[in-house]
Amino acid sequence: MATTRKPVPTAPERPQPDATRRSQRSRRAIYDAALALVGEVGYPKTTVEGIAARAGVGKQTIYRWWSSKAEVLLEAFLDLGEQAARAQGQGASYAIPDTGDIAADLKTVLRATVDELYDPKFEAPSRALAAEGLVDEQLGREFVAKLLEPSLQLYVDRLRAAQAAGQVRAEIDPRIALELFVSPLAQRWLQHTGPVSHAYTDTLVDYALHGLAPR
Amino acid sequence: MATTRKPVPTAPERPQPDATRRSQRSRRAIYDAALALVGEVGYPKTTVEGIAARAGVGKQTIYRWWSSKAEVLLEAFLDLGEQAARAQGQGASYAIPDTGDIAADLKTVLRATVDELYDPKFEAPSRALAAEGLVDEQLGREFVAKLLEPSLQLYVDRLRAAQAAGQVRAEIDPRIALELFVSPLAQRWLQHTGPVSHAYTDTLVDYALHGLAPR
Amino acid sequence: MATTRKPVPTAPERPQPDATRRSQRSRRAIYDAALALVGEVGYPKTTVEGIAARAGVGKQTIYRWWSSKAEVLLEAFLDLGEQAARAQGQGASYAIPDTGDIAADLKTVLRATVDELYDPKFEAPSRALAAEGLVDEQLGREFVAKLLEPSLQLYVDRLRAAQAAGQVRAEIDPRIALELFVSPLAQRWLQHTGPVSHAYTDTLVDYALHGLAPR
Amino acid sequence: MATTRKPVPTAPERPQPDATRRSQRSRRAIYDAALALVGEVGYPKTTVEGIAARAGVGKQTIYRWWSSKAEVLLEAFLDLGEQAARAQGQGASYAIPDTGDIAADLKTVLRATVDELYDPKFEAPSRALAAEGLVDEQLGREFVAKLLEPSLQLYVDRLRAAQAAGQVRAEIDPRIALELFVSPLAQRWLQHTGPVSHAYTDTLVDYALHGLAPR
DNA sequence: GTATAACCGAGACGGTACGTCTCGTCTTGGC
DNA sequence: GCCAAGACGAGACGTACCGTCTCGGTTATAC
Repeated sequence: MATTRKPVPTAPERPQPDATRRSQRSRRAIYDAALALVGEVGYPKTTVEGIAARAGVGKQTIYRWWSSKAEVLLEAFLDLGEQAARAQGQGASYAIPDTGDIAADLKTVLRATVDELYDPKFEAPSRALAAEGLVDEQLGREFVAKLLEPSLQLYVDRLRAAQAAGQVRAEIDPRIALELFVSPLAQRWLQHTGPVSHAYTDTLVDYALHGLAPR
Repeated sequence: MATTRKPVPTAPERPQPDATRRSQRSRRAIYDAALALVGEVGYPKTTVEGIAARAGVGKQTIYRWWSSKAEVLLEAFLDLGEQAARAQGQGASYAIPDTGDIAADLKTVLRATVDELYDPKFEAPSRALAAEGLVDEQLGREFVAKLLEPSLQLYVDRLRAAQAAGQVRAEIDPRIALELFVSPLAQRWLQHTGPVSHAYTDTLVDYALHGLAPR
Repeated sequence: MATTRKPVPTAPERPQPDATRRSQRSRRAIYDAALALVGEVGYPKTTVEGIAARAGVGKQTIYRWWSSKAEVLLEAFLDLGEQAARAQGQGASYAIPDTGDIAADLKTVLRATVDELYDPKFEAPSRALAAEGLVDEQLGREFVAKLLEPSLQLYVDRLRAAQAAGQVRAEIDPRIALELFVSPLAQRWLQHTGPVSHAYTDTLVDYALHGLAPR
Repeated sequence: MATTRKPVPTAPERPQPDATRRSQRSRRAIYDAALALVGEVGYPKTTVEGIAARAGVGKQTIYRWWSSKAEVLLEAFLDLGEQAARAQGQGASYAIPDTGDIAADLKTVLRATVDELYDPKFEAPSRALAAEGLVDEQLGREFVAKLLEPSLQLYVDRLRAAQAAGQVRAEIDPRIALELFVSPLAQRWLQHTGPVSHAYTDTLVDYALHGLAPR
């Protein structure tokens, strides 16, 4: 959620044409244009035609390499994440800290996530991709596999470490457990079902770790 | 989530024209056409023109009373819920049971919710509305206020009863607590981030009630 | 050739849509734009899109009523002819004179035809239509039927009168005879196979009437 | 009209590149592809890309040696004529016979011309070239100079012989005279303004030689 | 015998126009 | 004045070609 990791090997998705001859200049211009337009006019008013015009590129150059504006945006967004990761230092950039205190570590990373969710560079594209993914299952699965799951895996890892340290019960399934605090945050942000604050995510962590029932 | 309640008083949203002369016949035909088309061809390929044609109605009759296909679908879906509720008996239809055992009651209602989520009559429209709501904030708020919040309020009520019965700690905020099991389910369903089963929701309830940390 | 006659009854060619609701304003604007563009940039660079833009009209309004730019231009040109005819007085406007001297009358009308062929308002569109008609047989037949044949019929009539007056042999087929002077003129003009002058058309009439062989 | 003569010296039209290194294999393949495509799908649907693909040739190889598909087709058609001429024997192949009877000789050659006009190998390309020439004046002049005039010159020669023999009046201009029978045929064929038969061309010759007026 | 220049096949590229589709507005005639 | 019908201006869709521009590869002289 708060992460995108290393140089994901740039999957060769739509490779009918000769990818070695591909213009990297155009590819970057298209990414930039797509992200800029989604930020400026919103996803629905962003058109393939508009992206092409803004990028100074023929429409066919877009259709040659992608099948829809959603695919373009997804790749542009992935690329943005990779760039950000690379800019920030080694690949380990966004990993969840392990200070030995699982509660504190989760609170830290969730607070960072909240901040990122409202970073204007990220908000519009990720909302748009999430929305498109709900209705276009193929895209949705791609979105989940490439963006969501890698981030969630970090929580799985951190929770396993906590289990090893005796801070989380051994019989807990970490893949489900992480949803107790990640999903509520995701829903509030996506659907505006409630305010999203650091206090809120702290509470989520507390509730999730210690449960609702009296001890 | 698993509920839609009473005869929501048919909000008079777009009141320029004279509502008293409105053709109920056309209104119903539009609802039916919208739901049918979303089910058959999917939301993106459902068009206002298509709805009008299928309903045997002029396009203006749609634009006179609604501002977008999303609004039409939202109202059609609300109406569908009302009909279902009315068909099923009294208004209390979908309320959460209170057998005195909060864990059992939550498991029961979440299992029912899972079944409903995959009811073909409901899935396509509610996915579509959720998706549209992510990107169109105004619609999103309407969607949440009219469909989501009423359902969530039932959980709030049930959790408060559990607090009164000493099954949930008193200092817990029920509005946040309910998200521990509702949001993960919502996310798995919406984003296909994992399998959705009765076993899964049972686990969510157990984790949420008793926490992840050892006691 | 030198003529376009009366209010040809405006054939209802492509009548799927409801012609009674048709916007006359748009129709006229399209005619004007088509003729202007063909005159200004030439037929090949005239595009449906350009006509629509110039006419302040949606492209669909063109495609609703015509099947190609050639059809638009043909109708626009026919309309231009009708207007010209109407402006000039009664319907009899362009008929071939009958002074009793067939040679003089033909020379008169062919000289007028030459002048018209090089009238800039007429030249570009009629060249373009003729060219398109060579290759698109359907259009070609329409072009001939609506523009060419009505004009040629005037020659037939005049030649028959000449036969009655004993100035042309009775066994001559007027439909073929007229081609002796009309076709050479048409070919020179269309294909630039030679200079087109009043002297030239006078010569054609003389040759055609008296033949090449010695008497 | 019914003729194409000798090894027209392969005009060095577009001589930027080094013609000595030119691939004759490609040139022939391009000719073949162009003629085949025009025959199969018609001139407007014949594209440079299509010709290149069919010829197994890069597009640049076409653009290197020609400036338009019309130029390609013109050259291909000229080449076809040369080949036909060469196949048929000496260069004199299509010359107009001189039996001493000008009427008979003209009838003979016009009948042959009619047959050739409807030879499927020739019809599509020559129509297309004629059409393109109407609108593209530069091409039109090339078409006339390379294809039409050489044929017409044969008529001039034959008519001069007839004048010497006293079968045609001395003061007749042969270049105009030949149009009396050639142009009507051309127009009927090109514009479908009437049936084209041997009887028709015979009639043309009779009318042209002896005139329409009584003797 | 190698260098070096060119044509060549291939096809990506920035563009333009195509003909279709849908939008949201407007207009007409019937009830 | 609502309604069915649907024409209208607008403009994006995805496709097809345009003519230009690399990119190896293959000749084919010129050193």
